[in-house]
This record gives sequence, C-alpha cells and structure tokens, in this order.
Amino acid sequence: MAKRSGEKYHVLIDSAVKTFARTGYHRTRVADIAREAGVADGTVYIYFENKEDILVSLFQELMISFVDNLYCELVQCQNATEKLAAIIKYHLSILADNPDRARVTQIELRQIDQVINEGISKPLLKYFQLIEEVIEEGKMQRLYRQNLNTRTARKVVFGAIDEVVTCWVLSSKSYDLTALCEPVYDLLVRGLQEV
Amino acid sequence: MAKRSGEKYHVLIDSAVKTFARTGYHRTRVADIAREAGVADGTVYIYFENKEDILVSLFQELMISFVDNLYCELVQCQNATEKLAAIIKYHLSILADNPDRARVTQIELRQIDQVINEGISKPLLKYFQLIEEVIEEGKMQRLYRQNLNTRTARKVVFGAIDEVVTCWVLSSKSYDLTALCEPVYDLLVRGLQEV
DNA sequence: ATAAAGCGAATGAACATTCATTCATCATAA
DNA sequence: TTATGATGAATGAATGTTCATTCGCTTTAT
Repeated sequence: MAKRSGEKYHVLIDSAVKTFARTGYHRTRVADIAREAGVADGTVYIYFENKEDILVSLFQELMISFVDNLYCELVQCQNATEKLAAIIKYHLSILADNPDRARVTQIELRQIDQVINEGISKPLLKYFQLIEEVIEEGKMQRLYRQNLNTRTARKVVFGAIDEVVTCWVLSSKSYDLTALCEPVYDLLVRGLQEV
Repeated sequence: MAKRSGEKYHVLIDSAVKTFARTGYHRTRVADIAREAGVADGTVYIYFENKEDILVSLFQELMISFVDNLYCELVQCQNATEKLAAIIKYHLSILADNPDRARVTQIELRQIDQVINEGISKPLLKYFQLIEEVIEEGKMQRLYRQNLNTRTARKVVFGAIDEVVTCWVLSSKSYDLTALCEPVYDLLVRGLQEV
C-alpha cells in the first residue's frame, strides 16, 4: 500500500515534476525519477502505487495548494471584479514562477487516460467552482450581465487563461507571462467590442 | 519511404481516428489500426513512417481541410463580427458532428512529444493566423477596440472555444455543443461586464 | 529483536518494427 | 497468343528492445 507521506514522498514528487517537465511523462522511466530523487527504483513503489499514480498524486498536491492559496487571496478582495483580476494574476504568476510546474500542468497532465482523468478532475473541479462563485457574485453585485450563463462564462474564462499559459510554455517561456494579466482581464471583462 | 497517398492511406487515416478515439493514442497498438482497416500490420508501414507519424498525418489531414473550409465560409461574411460568429459556429459544428475527430483533437493530440508538436504546429498556425486576421479587420472597421493586442485576443478567443469543446468531449458529449455558439460569441465580443 | 524502510538486480510482458516471402498485375518477347 | 520476367503492394510471424514492477536481501531505527 502506497505511503503517500514522509520526507522522501515530497522529494519524489519534486523529482517527478522536474523529470516529467524535462523528458515528458511517457518518455521518463520510473528509474529516472528514482535517480533524480537519489533513491533506488524499488523505493518509489513504497510511496506510489505505480507510475500513473505518481502523475496523479503530483497533480493533486499542486492543485490542492493552488486552490487553497488562491482562496486566501480572494477573501482579501472587495468585489467580484477585483476577484477575477486576482484569479488571473495568481494563476499566471504561479506558473510564471514555476516553469517545471507549468510544463507538467499544461502538457504532461493532458496525457489523459481514464485513470489519470479521474484523479485529476476532482481537485480541478474545486478551481472551476471557485471561478463560478466569483461570476455568480459579480451577477449579484450587478457588475456582470444578468443573462450570463455562469457555466459557459467559467469555461471561457478558464479557457482563455489556460491557452495563454500553454502558448507561453510552448514558446519556451521567452517572455513575461504576467504582463498578460491586464490584457486578458480586459478582454474577459469588456470583451472585444469598441466602447 | 512512406507513401502518404492512395485509397488504403485514407482508409488507414479513418481507422486511426476511430481507434485513437476509442482506445487513446498510447493504448492503441499499431496492430489495432491495421485490423480496423482490414490490412496486415506491415501494411501500415508502407503508408506511414511509424506510429507517431500516423497521429501527425491524421491531424494534418484534418486541420488542412478544416482551415480550407472555414476560409470558404469566411469570404461570404460582410464584416469582422460576422466572421467571428462564423468561426465559432464552424469550429463547434464540425466537432459536434464528428465525435471521434473531437476526441482525437481535444485529447489524443495533446499527447505532445517534440515530434508530434512540430508536425501539429504548422497547420494549427494557419488557423491562428485566420483568427488574427479577423481581429485585425475588426479593429480596422472600428468594430473592435483600437488598443486590443491582436495576439492576446486570438489566444483568448481560441482558448475559450477550445475549452468549451474539451468540456463537451469530457462530458461524454451529453448535450448540444452548438447551443453554445451564441453565449460564447457574446462573451467574447461583449465580455462579462454589465452594459 | 523486530519492524519498517530501502535497495537494485532480475523478470517478463508488451509492442513497435522488420523482412523474407507471396501474389497479382502488367509489360515485353518469342 | 502465350510464356517470361519485373514490379511493388501486401503479408504476418519473428525479433529485439524497452521498462514497469517485483522480491529477496540489507540497513536503519525503535
């Protein structure tokens, strides 16, 4: 039974992020992660069920802390519009600061398999929920249109941010991602249209 | 040397789309595609370099026809705003009508490997360019804001549409995707904001 | 002394790819 | 017309490699 805790567990998670980012999920051997962590191949199986479980666990760790920290940022905001700006800023900043993490979430985690998909969807759903709550709040505060479909709006908001990050990762991170906070925010709130 | 043409080539492409959609790229064996196409395993290698080449070729075939046909739709539009609506409608309709194709483009093709990535990016770039041209046109026609960053706007537009499709695929296509044309269009053009 | 943690060589299953061979088609020559 | 030969598409069994995973043993901690 996988241990899922302890010092080595976290070392292994970090090594996996680094290795998956460098080599890609399917190309990294479990032995590579073990070497990166400075442990034997078999040790990996004390902490994880199997290779797939490493990817899923890693995402859960990252995503849970992501949502928790984002939540802390949001409670400090006054209204929905401030909150939306905070979401964009937080999302872009975290990944701009952690290129390996960005590569893994944008590219490697999309190697979806039913199992991976199920392991991923729960923590991701929390994030989606958070965005939807902010949109609902905006409607209540009469900042956003009443006829907005919250679910669809969330998809547009998340999709936009996600695509911006993916482009940045694929461009070999050659520019400052956080510079896009304002243009993206503007586009989402005000749209393309001329005032 | 891979042939890349002939009747069997197209049969194989179709079989690959179907098989990748059903089993996922990494889980399908080349033998599965061969069986689906009703040919021997070795025959696949007359038409394709290797397994990866099947995925890349398939995407190129799909994407080239996608862009060509979309282009035909666009020339019939009067202005940029009509064109944007046409892009969304075309993008969503094509995938709504071809669930296997949708699964492959949204999920399986994201199994990015350097090689796959390079094979994919060229035809995709054409689509991006098309979107950017429409945005530029909208700025010229004073329909869209002058201070819009075209590149960023394109990412937001594409990201929004793409996310909407991915959600639909992951939901097992349980609702009518094309019903989202208008809400998505509205969000992109007018944004979230109350008028 | 006992249990837990760690080791890493060995295992074996999975699967992409190869290649010797077959077969149908068609051009050429007798 | 008929035999001969050339071509290359198609076959599918065999190959070889790649790794994830296991397990018997060793070390460390309590």
